[in-house]
Parts: sequence; structure tokens; C-alpha cells
Amino acid sequence: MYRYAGDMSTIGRPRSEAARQAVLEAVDDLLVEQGYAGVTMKGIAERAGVGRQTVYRWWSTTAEILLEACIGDARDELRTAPQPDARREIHGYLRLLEAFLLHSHAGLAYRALLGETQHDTVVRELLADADILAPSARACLERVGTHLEVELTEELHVAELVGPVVYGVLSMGAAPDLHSLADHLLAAWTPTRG
Amino acid sequence: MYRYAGDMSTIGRPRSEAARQAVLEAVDDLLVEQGYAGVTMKGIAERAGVGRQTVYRWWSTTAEILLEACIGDARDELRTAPQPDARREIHGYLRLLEAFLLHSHAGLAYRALLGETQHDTVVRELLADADILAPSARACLERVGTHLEVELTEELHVAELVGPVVYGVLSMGAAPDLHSLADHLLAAWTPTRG
Amino acid sequence: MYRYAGDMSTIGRPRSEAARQAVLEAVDDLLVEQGYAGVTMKGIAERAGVGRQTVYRWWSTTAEILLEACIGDARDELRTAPQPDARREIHGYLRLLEAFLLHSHAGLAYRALLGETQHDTVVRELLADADILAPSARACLERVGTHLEVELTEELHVAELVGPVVYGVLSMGAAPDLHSLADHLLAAWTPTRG
Amino acid sequence: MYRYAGDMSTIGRPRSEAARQAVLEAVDDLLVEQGYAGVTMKGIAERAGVGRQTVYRWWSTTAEILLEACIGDARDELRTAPQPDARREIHGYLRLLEAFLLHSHAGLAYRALLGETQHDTVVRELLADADILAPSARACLERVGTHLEVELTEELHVAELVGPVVYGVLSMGAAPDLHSLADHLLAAWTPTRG
DNA sequence: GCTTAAACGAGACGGTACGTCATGTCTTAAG
DNA sequence: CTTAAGACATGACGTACCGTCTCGTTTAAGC
Repeated sequence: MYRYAGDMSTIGRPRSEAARQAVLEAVDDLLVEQGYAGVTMKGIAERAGVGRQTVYRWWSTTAEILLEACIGDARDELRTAPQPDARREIHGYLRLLEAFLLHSHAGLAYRALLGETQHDTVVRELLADADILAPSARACLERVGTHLEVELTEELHVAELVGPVVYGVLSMGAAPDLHSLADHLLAAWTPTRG
Repeated sequence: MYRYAGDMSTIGRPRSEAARQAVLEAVDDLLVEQGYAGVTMKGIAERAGVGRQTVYRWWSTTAEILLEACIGDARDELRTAPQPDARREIHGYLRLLEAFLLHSHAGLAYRALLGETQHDTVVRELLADADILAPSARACLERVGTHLEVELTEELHVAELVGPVVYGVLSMGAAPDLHSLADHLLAAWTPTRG
Repeated sequence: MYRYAGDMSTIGRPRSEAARQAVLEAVDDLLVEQGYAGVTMKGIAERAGVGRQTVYRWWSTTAEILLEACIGDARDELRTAPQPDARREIHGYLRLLEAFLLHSHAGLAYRALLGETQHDTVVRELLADADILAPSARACLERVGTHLEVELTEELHVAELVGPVVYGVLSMGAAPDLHSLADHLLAAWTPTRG
Repeated sequence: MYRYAGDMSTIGRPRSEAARQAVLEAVDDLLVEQGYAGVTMKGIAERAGVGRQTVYRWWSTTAEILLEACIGDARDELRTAPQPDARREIHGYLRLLEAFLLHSHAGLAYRALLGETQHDTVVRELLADADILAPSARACLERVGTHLEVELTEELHVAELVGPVVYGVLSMGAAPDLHSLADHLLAAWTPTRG
């Protein structure tokens, strides 16, 4: 469970959890309703009914707020149930990923952040540290590996699994055909027999 | 070859090609020197030694300018020479793509635009229409197909070829291992015998 | 009679009288319809269907155009018929002046110019040279003088006659009571007997 | 004494009196140094070392600032000491008025505002409400009245007293002869004896 | 209970980019 | 050589958000 910073100090008025929640909800609402251009520090503060200084006290940029708002949901939404075979494992994960990127609030925030990453190096590290997609992909690969004669644990496999979907959604707004993609990945990862 | 708009009207002072070039160079310089945050309409106009109105007359947003500035170079930089076999064909293209995304000015602009795409729907269509990466990927696939027993022309194959590299660069700032990726792609696309 | 500049040159395309008229009408229309803020060089040119350079070629400022547009009408509108006695002479002129300043297009232009005079020294000289009000006031005073035992020709008398009305209209948008003003002026100018 | 708005609200950071003073001084300086054309919102803000938004927060137009800047000084500068007789009373006031209009900073601002009044109805009401000249003229008339057999309180008398000087200064840059004007006014206001 | 101290809301502060408008100059082709 | 058209560089317009600051208020913990 998430524990926000500030539990070390003991004197003075403690941080308001209500204000924190209001800010996180505000940033999510603004992103959905007004798009990324509507996500401004000023707008967030007003929407949350919170002083501007209060926002700046706990977050430096809109990206940080956005990340904190989506980080928990993202993990939950990308969790898959184990499947009986490798093909269903892969295909199930791809579908989940596609849904996350296209239709989830947290996914919308992730795409916005991934976009901002191209403009701002600080955001890149923030997002890299948060490591939103990779853990779920690694979990999938681990389970896929048990169905095959090989183990799949490397960064490369994550990129092969996740990359085509992310590229499709980011550049064209739609993922490629997931059935064929799953088949191809399976073929790529199955050792060729003599 | 690119021909800027304005060749239909015959009356009045004609559009200044010098101003157009100055703007396109200015946007490129600013992106490289100051990053995306430095790419503002005001900054472009001043850097180009051009009136602000002149910029707005021909372009609506910084994204349009960026796109026009990189579109030509991108095509050139993504052209590959034919290779003797499929593996070298694929690997050569992947290396070219990685270099483009990581080190080229045009590639920097493309990444910035792909980032902006996540914030702004208008930019998405602009970039989709420009179709920067796909043509080069399709050209590669076509040549790869002649070395195999199958043809590779679909959108899915483009995503499989391009996606892992783009995802790696966008989210972590580095492409995955291109040799292995090329091998996997070859395996995925080679019909399983026997 | 007014002769516009440009009658000395004989070679080349002659100045277009149509363009000149169009400009003068345009400036008048704009002042009435949009107020002084709407009187711009650009606006005049467009309204007149005339090239911008054509306007600049013959006039330097909007003030010059306004002056040329109103100068003729002003003279005509401020002409009074002689009256049988001094009081009617004075009162009639005051009424005419009031009407000119409050309701005439030329009077509106004059007030705008007198306003601009306070901002721009060049306009002051322009307007002083044009001498819009004084001639009519002097004509009135001359006729008044023949009804009295004194002659009234000085600048001071013009100011006494014209000043109260101009001040009232300029500062409050209305002239003072003209009957009483006429009486007072008569009293001021009648040599005290006994 | 003038009290700037903002003393009623208790929440939020209070208005900066320093910024207000800086703006009022800036507008005065600009008018004197660069003339009315130099009095721009941007220029005022920069000269005052103040944010542009701060200026717009408290004033809508340059006219409002100019008025606030001159309103206090104007009252002070137009105050006259009582005189032993009516002629000196009138002549003294006329001299004061002439000096105010021709040589005072506040008078310069008043003339600029009276000029702007001819271009902008909003300014007219602003200036009419401020009522710069009339109170001093009324005070003069009141004291003049006690030296005569009549009372002088009406708007008409103000216009007769002030009008000729204002007209002279506005249209020609100089007042008429004030000795004669004072004599004439006295003659106009003295009841004719049998 | 009183003091201390930090977080809170509100909002003014000096900046800066936005997109629009008018300025006065220029460069065309048409007459 | 003037004309209409319109692009050009310049710079003010009024708006929005930036991040900082200064208020008065609120909410604890510790004396």
C-alpha cells in the first residue's frame, strides 16, 4: 500500500490526506475532460479546491502528480490470471495491454507521460523508475517460459512483447492484430528443432 | 520533392522562400539546443529573424513546423541499401532505425512529435498522414520477402519490426539487442518446416 | 477651393481621383460607424478598396485624411445668414456651433482631431493651419460689431464666443444654455454707459 | 485623501502599495518624457518594474491610470487663495488655470485625457465623474459672488470662466489675454444699472 | 490551556508565451 | 509611374500559466 511522504516530521500541522486525494482526483479528471493541455498546476489546484502552494509543496511538476495518480491503478489493471498454455498466456496479456493503453484512465495518463518523456529528460527518469509496463510483461514471460523448453527473462523479450502494441497505439491509435502477433512471438521463441 | 503552398496565387507579394527556410532551420536549432520547451512560436520567429505573424501565416502550431522541418530528412536518412540475405536486411534496417531515433536531428524531431501526439489529437493525424517510419519499414519487408518463401507486407509486420526499437528508445532511451531481435523476427517469419 | 496635391506631374499614370474620393468617404464612414479606434490606415484602405501604399503615398497619418475629409463640409456647415440684431446674430451662431459639434459628421471629425491634438504636436499645427472654427466666429463677430458701438475682431472675442460651447461639448458632451450665454456675451461687449 | 481599493478583503496576499505607486509614477514619467504615444500598458509595466498582469488587475486602460495619477495633484494645484476683490479673484483663477493646463504634469495629463475623451466614450464618463476643473471654478465663482450683488453658481458660469482658456490652450496652445477676459466676465456678470 | 510550528486556502507578485492586430515598407503583376 | 494585392519585420494588445510570496486560519504536539 502507498504511504505518502511526510511521516518523519512530528511537529506542526500534519499533511492533509484530503488535499492529496483531491489533487490526484483533480489531475485525473482534468486529463480525461480537457486533455493534457488542461493539466496545469493552476488548474489542478483550483479543481481540487486547494491552495497553489500546497500543490507545489508536495509535487514539482504535473508529471509527478500524473504519475502518482496512475501508478497504483496501472499495476492492478495489468495483472493477468495464469493461462493453461503459452499462446493464451501471450494473447491474453496483449489484449490486456491494448485495453489498458486505449481505454483506461491510468493508461491515458501513461501515454501522456510517455509523450512528455520525449520532451523532458526528468520525466523520462521518473517514468523509468516507476517501471509501469515491464513488471507485468515480465510476469507474463515467466509464465510463458514454463510452457516452453526455454526461459524468457530478458529486456529484449519485453520489448518484443510490448513494443508492437505500444508502437501501434502511440503512432496510429490502434494495436495490430493480436492473434497473429501472439503466433509470431510464439514462433520466434520456440527453439527450432533439428 | 517538397513544394510549399502558395504557387496558385499570382497577385500580391509572393511568399518569401528565405523566410520559410529560416523558420525551418530555426525550429531545428532550437530543438537541438534548448530542447522541446525552447520550441515556441515566439522563439522560432526571433531565432529566424522573422515576424511572428509570418510564422502564424503559414503554420498553426510548432508541431506543423517541426514536421515540415524533419519530413524530408527523415525519408533520406531511413533509406537502406539492399542486402544479400534476409538477416542482414533486417539487422541493417534496425540499426538504421536506432541511429535515426537516437542520434539524428530529424529523429529527435520525430520523437518530439510522437510525444506531442499523445497530448494532442490534431498532431496525431498530422503525423499519421506524414507516415514517417512505415514506408522505410515496408521497403525493408518487401526485400526481406524475396529472400523467404513468404511475402511480408502487412501492418503487423511493420509493428513487429519497428515496435520493439521504438518502444525501447521511447521508454528507456535505448534499443534492445538488435542481433537477437533480427534473429527472432526471422524465426517468426520463416514458415515452420516439417 | 481645395486642390489635392499631385497636379504638377504630367508623366506616368495620373493619380486616381476615384481612389482619393473612396479614401475620404471611407474615413468618414469608419469614424461614424466604428468610432475613432476604427480609423486605421489598414481599415481605411480596405474599406475604400484601395491599396495600402496608395493611402500612404498621399497622406502620412489618419489625422491628415480626417482633416481633408471634414475641412470642406465644416466651412459650409458653419456659415450663417445675417441677422437683424446682435443678440440673434450671437445666439444663431452659438446654435450652429453646437449643432456642428454635436451632430455633424464634420464636427465629429473636428472633435476627434482636436482630441488628437492633445496627443500629437504635428496634428496641432495641422489643425491650427486648417483654422476650422475661427473664420466663422470672426464673421459672426464682424456682423455683431456693426450692431454695436464697438468693433469686435480680436482672438479674445473668438475665445469668449466659442470657448464655453467647445468646453461644454468636449468635457461634458453638452453645451451650456445658449440664450443666457448670448446675453452675457452681449453684456460683456456692450460699452458701459454713464 | 485617496485610498486605493482592496482594504475590504482580508484573505489572500494584500495589494502592494509599492507596485501601485510605481505604476502611477511610471505613467507620469512616460507622459512627460515620451508623450502620449509612449503611454502604453506594456511600457508602464516595464517602467514601473511591475508585471503586466498586475497593471491589468487594477486598471483597465491607460486612461484610468493617468486619471488616478493626476487626480490628486490637480485638486491641489487648482486651489487659490481668496482675493480682496472680484477682479483679482477672477484674474487669479484664470492665471492659475492657464498655468495648470500649460505647465503642470497633472495638467498635461488632464489635456491628454480630455483629448482621449473625444475618441472614447468610456473615458468621457471617467473624466466627467472625476470632475477635475469644475470644483475649483465653482469655488472661485462663489467667492466672486460675495463681491457682487448677484450669486454665481451655475454650470453656465463655469463654462464662461473656464471655456475660453481651455479652448485657447487646446486649439492653439495658448490662452487669450487674461486681463481683458477677466474684465469682460466681470462686465457680463455685473447687473446693469438703470 | 498555552505555545510553537508547519500545513492550509487564498490570491497578489514579477515573468513570459500565447495568438491577434495595426504599423509602415517591400515586392509582385496589371493598367 | 500609379494601382490593388498582399507578404514582410516590428511591436503593443489583452489573456493564461508559471513559480514565488505574503496574508490570516487551522491543526496538531509538547510544554
